[in-house]
Amino acid sequence: MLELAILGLLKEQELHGYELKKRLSDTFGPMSRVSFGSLYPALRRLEKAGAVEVTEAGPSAAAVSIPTTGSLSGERAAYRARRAGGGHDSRGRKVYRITPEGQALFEKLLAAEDASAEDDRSFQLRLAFARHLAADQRLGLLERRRAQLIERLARARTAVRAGRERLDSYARAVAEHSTEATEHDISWIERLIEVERSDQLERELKP
Amino acid sequence: MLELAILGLLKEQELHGYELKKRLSDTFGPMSRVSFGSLYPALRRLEKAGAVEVTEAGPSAAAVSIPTTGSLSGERAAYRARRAGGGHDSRGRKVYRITPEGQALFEKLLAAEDASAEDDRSFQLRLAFARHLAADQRLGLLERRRAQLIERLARARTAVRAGRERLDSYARAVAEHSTEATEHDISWIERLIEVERSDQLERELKP
DNA sequence: GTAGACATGTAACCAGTTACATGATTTC
DNA sequence: GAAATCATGTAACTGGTTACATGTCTAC
Repeated sequence: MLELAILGLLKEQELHGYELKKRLSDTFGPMSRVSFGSLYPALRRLEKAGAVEVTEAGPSAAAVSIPTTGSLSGERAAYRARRAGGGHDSRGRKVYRITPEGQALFEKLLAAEDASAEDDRSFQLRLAFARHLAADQRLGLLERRRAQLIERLARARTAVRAGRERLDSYARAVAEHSTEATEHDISWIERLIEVERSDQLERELKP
Repeated sequence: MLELAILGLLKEQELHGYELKKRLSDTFGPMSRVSFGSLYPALRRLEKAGAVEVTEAGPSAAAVSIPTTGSLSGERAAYRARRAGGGHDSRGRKVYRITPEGQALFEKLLAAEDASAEDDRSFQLRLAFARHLAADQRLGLLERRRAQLIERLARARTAVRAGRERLDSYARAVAEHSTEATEHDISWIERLIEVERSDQLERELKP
């Protein structure tokens, strides 16, 4: 999960760990509170696996565009970085870049139809990266999600019905609210499916 | 979390592990997919800690009320169970009962104001057990939750605004949907707070 | 007598967490 | 030169998971 998020961000831009965490925190709901304690080990794992690499050859265009402050001294840091040897720039930063193997891994993680693994968080993350999927994979993702939510709804409704007498008002309120939330989610997914289908139709009509 | 759920259920009724899991699965959304692999070790931990105990002395009224099938042979099983020595009845079931220490632990876990630990799941679970809290603790729980959601909403909105250009339509859809879901949650919480306050007022007026 | 549900348990693993340690850079 | 922030990393732990092993009871 975390690795998918990392690869997805690095796909767009080279980044160092600290910055990566910031993006994760304030862009991705589901990943919004990853800690450094999981981020850095994840980066090492990915590096070991050959999915990402540290940009050695000094600052590329992308790397330069990350100066922490907008200050002029960013220039100086960039010069120093050019000299730096083993993966750390003068500030101790390690800027990561995705490799072709990483691209492949990203696609594999994103497409994995491991329905069991599809908890709420991982679904959100995958959908956020859905533009990297083929149209039919995207539809598949949405439809599997819909099926899952519909099943959840059915079970939740059974529970609400069964618990109408047995549960006190608090437990009932929780059960009812989560039923509603699921219904809401389903209708959202269905809107998205509609959009996908009409996009697909459009593509078919004017090739 | 799991232990809180277990204690909460045992508070109402003696149960054996398998049955406990069924209740968990179809009553509690957040705990709906705990596995036996976590349930049984949790029961052992609780037993070791003295929070629960196996009902040794043969079937009490509560234990008898759990026959798996409604069949008449439940009677026979009950007799056999009376003879069973070390905590297992003839079917191999171990029926657990909460102890006074367990009651205390339950209250501690339920009241824990460890705001950091208050992820969505644990909030739902605590609210479901809220009737075991004092009125002011209940209000505290709800208000902390509200504050948390409001903060989340603020960050989500910032993200949506910041990402309006940067994010593609899928990522944007995810961000917008989760913003909406958070708003929905907040208004739900606020209704619950309203109810709490008016209940409190009522209690003050006619003592 | 066998299929299927009931029932408990263990071992290996997983994806994260917290707390800690270290040090560079910037800003005042 | 002190404080704040940036930046990386490790160790111990947590709260679960899956897969496996084992056995009982019921219904047909």
